[in-house]
Amino acid sequence: MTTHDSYHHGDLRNALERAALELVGEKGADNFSLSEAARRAGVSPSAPYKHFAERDALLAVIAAKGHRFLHAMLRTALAGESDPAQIMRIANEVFLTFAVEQHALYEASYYSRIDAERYPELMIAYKRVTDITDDAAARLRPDPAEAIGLAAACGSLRYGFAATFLFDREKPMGESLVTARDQLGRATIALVNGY
Amino acid sequence: MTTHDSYHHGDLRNALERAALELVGEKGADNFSLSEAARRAGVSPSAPYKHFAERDALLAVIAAKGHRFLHAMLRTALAGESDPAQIMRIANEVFLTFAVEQHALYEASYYSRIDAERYPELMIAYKRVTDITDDAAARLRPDPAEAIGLAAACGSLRYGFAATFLFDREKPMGESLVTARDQLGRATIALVNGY
DNA sequence: GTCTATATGACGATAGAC
DNA sequence: GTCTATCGTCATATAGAC
Repeated sequence: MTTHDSYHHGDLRNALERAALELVGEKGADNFSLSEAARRAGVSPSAPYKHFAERDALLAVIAAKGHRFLHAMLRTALAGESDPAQIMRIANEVFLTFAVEQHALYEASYYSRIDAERYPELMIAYKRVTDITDDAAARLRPDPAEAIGLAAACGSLRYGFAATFLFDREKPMGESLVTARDQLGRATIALVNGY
Repeated sequence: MTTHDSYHHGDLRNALERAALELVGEKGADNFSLSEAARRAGVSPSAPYKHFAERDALLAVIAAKGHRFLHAMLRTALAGESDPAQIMRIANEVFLTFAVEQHALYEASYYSRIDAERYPELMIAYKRVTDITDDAAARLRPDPAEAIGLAAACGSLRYGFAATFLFDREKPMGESLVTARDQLGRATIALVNGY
């Protein structure tokens, strides 16, 4: 309400999350530090400890947010689609889009080496994402062992694609997200059909 | 020759490389520190600077070693094979085997975020590896654009498989390297055939 | 809810003695 | 070729004042 510094009256938690997200996007989840997040939020290094028990707790919040964001993207993109092969293709394409367009969230969700067991909300959010592709795989392959294998293969493919598109200096799939997306979709269909 | 401490007479370079490799295997390439490598080699934190200009220089040496090791594995496994689809399948399987059996080297080669441009030997060693699968893709797809796309897809698949097998706590492909290897081989063939 | 102050401990890198 | 000593920087986390 008043015009004095905003962060000092209940908004710090959000300010820290924003700063942390920015940081993770710039330097990677591994090189994220709570101190620098505090610095960017304009508070002292000890202030965050009123809101987060430890460094990893803040990271876990961001990571869970990422999984929920991806899940929402998936729900939207898959609305009305019932063919499991198409679901798998679209899900993989959405994954790549998420990785590129929400790069900071993606870093937090897929590259922070934190002990997920300690943060149940993180595991739950993650599971809601994987359930979608696991279900599609189960419908494509009645045999449970085969379903798991196919789901793992599709998961590996999208994960590898995202890593290659984002981090490979050779840029083997070019600079265009649209092109890379098509390539991933094509590869996913090839994998599902030939498996 | 004499029985006094060994490292102090020309062996430090090797001792540091061994210690660094061990460290990278335990804590990941990102959390590697030159100081701790020195500690493990039994010397002071400043001693390494006589052999390596900076932290990343040691890391680059290990990473290049990893690429050369993988290249040697590929040469052996591919000896006498001429069918490009089989070359791609075998190369992917060998990549996974390398990632698991030489985990420390793999970490250094594929997870150290160093500026590769600054270490030419690293780029050369890496290129010798990718040439093998790039050539196979070129023989599978005469059209250059398609060859690049297929090579990128196969590269993504093997990279994602290795990451999933090594780091995914869900262990979707089980604990057995042999099983995972077969799954990757199968997926690679499916990808090549259906592309 | 945020502050200052502090304990504790890394790290990268350099200078100069031996 | 390795040492000691040191600088500067950064981090996580706690205690207690305001």
